[in-house]
Amino acid sequence: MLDIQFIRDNQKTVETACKNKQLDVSVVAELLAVDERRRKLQVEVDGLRQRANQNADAVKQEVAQQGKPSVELIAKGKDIKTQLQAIEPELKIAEEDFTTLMYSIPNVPAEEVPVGEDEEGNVVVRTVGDVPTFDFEPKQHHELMEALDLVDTVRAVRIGGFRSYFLKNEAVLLEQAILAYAMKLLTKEGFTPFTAPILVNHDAMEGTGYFPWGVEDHYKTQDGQILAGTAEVALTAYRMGETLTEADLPVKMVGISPCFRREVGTHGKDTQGIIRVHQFNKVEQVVYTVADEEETQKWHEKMTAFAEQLLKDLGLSYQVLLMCTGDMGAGQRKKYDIETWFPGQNKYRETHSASYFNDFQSRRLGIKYQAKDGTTKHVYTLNNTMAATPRLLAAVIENYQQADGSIVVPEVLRDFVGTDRITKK
RNA sequence: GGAAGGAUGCCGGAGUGGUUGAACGGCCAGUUCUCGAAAAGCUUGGGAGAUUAUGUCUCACGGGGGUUCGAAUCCCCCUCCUUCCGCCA
Repeated sequence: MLDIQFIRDNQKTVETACKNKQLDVSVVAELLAVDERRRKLQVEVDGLRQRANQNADAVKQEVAQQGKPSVELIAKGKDIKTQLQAIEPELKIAEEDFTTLMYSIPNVPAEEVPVGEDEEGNVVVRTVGDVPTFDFEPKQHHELMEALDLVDTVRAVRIGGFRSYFLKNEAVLLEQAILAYAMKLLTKEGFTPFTAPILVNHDAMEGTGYFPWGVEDHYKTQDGQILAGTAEVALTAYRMGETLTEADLPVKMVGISPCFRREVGTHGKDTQGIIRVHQFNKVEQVVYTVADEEETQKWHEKMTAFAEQLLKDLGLSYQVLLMCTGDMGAGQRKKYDIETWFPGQNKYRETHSASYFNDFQSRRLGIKYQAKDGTTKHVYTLNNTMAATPRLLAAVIENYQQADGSIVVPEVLRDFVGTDRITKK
C-alpha cells in the first residue's frame, strides 16, 4: 500500500506504474475521486460531531449546576444526532471504497527497473560460472531420475492428480540435504531459523500483497484459510500489527515450509519432470530494515549474494536477471531472478526470486518501528528464495549426471546424503 | 464440540455512564542541569484522519451494530486468546 498523499501528489507516476506492470490503470483515478468524496464527507461529519460533543459538555455543565439537563439541550443533541445519522452511512461507504481501492494500487517500480511487457524485457545483470560441457548428450532430470528410481510421477498422478510426484530413495535425502545446507548457510549469517505456518489468513495474504491480485493462484480451505505459496507470507507478516524499535532492525529470518501453487495459466508448460509442481519445499529469507531505500538496496544485494553463494557451493552455473516492470509483482519495487543452468534442457531456468518492497507490505501489515529520533515509521521488507526444491534438486541432478547415468553428489552435501554417487540399484 | 474468563496507548497494567484519551510504572524522544556523560527533574511529546495551520477539530480502549444529550464503561452479533472438560494426533 502506498501513502495516499504520495498518490495525490504523483497521480501520473502511479498510473504509469500500473500501466508498466500490466495492471488496471483506472483504479488510480477512481481512488482519487473516492478520496475527494471521502474528505468532503469527513469535514461535514467532523463538524457535526464537534457540535454534538460541545452539546454533551453543555449538558454536563447543567447537570452539575442544576442537577438535570434542560429540554432544549436534549432536543438539540437529538437533532444533531439525526443529522449525523443521515450522512454517516455515506462516509462509511466512501471509506470502505477508499480502503478497497488503496489495496488495489500497486507499488511504483524503482527507477532503474527496465520497462517491459513480459520476460522479454528482463535484463541479464551477470552470468556466473561456465556452462558445463559434457562428452555425451546430457539428459533431462526426469529421465535420469526415473532410470535411477528417484521419482515416481505415474503413480503420484493417479493419487494426487496432475503435477504430483513421489521422490524416492537417494532423491529424498538429496532434497533434504539441499534444504538443510541452505538453512545452515543463512543461520551462520545471523538469520533466525523458523518453520512457518503455510495455512494463513486473508489478512496475511493481502498484507504481503499477494491479494487481491493473486487470489486465483492460491488454494483455500473450507474454513477460509489460504495455502500460502511461500513462507514469505508468514515470515513477512510475523510482526503484523507491532511497533518495533530501531535497535531491533534489521530483523533477519529464514523459514522452511512446504509451498502450494495452483499454477493456473501455465497449462502445457513444463508438463514433464518436477520443475513446475503444485507442492514443493522452500527455504526463504525475509528481512525487515529501517525505512531507507539505500539500506534496503544493500540488503537486496546481500540477500541475492546469499542465494548465489549456495549455488556456487553446489557448483552450479547461473545468471542474475533484473526483472522488467511487466514481470514483477504488484507490490514489488525491484526484483532479481536467479536462473540456474539446466544442461538437459540446455537453458537457464528460474530458481530464485529476490524482491524488495519499501513500506508497501509493512503499511498493509501495520509493522512499524520507533526510530532513533522518536518518530514512528514503517519498516521496509525484503525477501528472497534461498533454496526451492525439487526444482533445485532437478538442477543438481542434471548438472551432476555422468555418462553412465549415475549422479555424483555435490561435495558439500555428501555427509548428509551418506554417499558420493547415486547409481542404479 | 461443551464451560468459564479475557482483548485498553510504544510496552506492562488501572479503570463499570460525563473533568479518563486514559491513573500508576516502564521504554523512547525532546528538554533542564553538566566540560561531557551518568543520575535526577521537566514535557500540550509518542496511533489515525481532516484542515494546512504547525494551531484547531474528529476518530481511535479487538471488529461491527444498538441504547443515551453523552459509552472504554450498558445491550446484541462476530473474531481472536487463555484455562478446564471432551475428542484426536
